[in-house]
Amino acid sequence: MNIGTASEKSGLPAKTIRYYEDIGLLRPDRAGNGYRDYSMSDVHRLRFLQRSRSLGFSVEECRQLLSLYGDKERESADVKAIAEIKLVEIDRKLAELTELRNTLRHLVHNCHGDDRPDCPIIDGLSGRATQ
Amino acid sequence: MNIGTASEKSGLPAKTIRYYEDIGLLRPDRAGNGYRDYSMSDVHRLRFLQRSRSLGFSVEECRQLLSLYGDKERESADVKAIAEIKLVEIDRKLAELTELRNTLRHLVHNCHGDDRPDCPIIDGLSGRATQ
DNA sequence: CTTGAACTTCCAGTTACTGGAAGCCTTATA
DNA sequence: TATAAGGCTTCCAGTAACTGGAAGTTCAAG
Repeated sequence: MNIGTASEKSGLPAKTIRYYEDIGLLRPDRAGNGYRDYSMSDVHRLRFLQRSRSLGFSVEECRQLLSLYGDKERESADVKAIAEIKLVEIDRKLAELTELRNTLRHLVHNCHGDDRPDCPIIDGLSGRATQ
Repeated sequence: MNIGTASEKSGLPAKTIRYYEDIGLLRPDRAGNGYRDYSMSDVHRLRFLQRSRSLGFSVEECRQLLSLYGDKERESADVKAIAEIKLVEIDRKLAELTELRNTLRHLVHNCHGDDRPDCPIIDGLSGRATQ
């Protein structure tokens, strides 16, 4: 499929898809006319990139995560080690997101919407400070 | 407190803290010697910035979120509207993170660590493709 | 009183895109 | 079949959000 279709299916702009190719995150085929030709597997990689980038992982982290299933040379022990490190990070992100959501929920539900609310939400928004 | 302490407490590099000041995300006092002087409230803002940036929100989104409790002029109805939009986004991020975690968990627990695993995890890593 | 760490500003470099120009390819309509 | 619109190509420049380093000031310890 052409880059436009891959863009739709992955949720990434065509520009970004070309950029990801430049930096070696995928290598789509080329059709006879010089157009890039994306497989469903390429689209899977792109969707994965879209998600993990939007969740705050760097491109290099995404490259590592992609290698978890893409790199046939890599030992499974390595895969496991990388995955475990990322799991800790993901759990932290999950906790933080959950807290942020609770704070905003509080703001939306408890503060009436007709006047300036006066809730002690700063702690929630900023996380309990270490001191 | 000095920028070094604020950096420790917020988890942000001093460089980044100065940058956030440059773009108007906070305005710490200045001590007599010209050093920046951060209050606990500044640290709260910084911690909040650290978290929300690491969760994939842009600086401009962070600015909006900060305005939820920082801008006394803003109508509460506005606050509520912004918070509700962000809530939807946060819920989506939560779902995606949870899926990513499950996939990695599967990888870690089911794929023994001594040989190349052969699990059909591509769907999980990339999210069920729309087609 | 000096030495080193932490602070200041300023400017340049990096990462991860993003926009725009110039031109080729494809498809729909006259 | 012509032609116009739209999608594709490469390339180069610009932006967002930092990040590193130089050059100088201030502070705290010895």
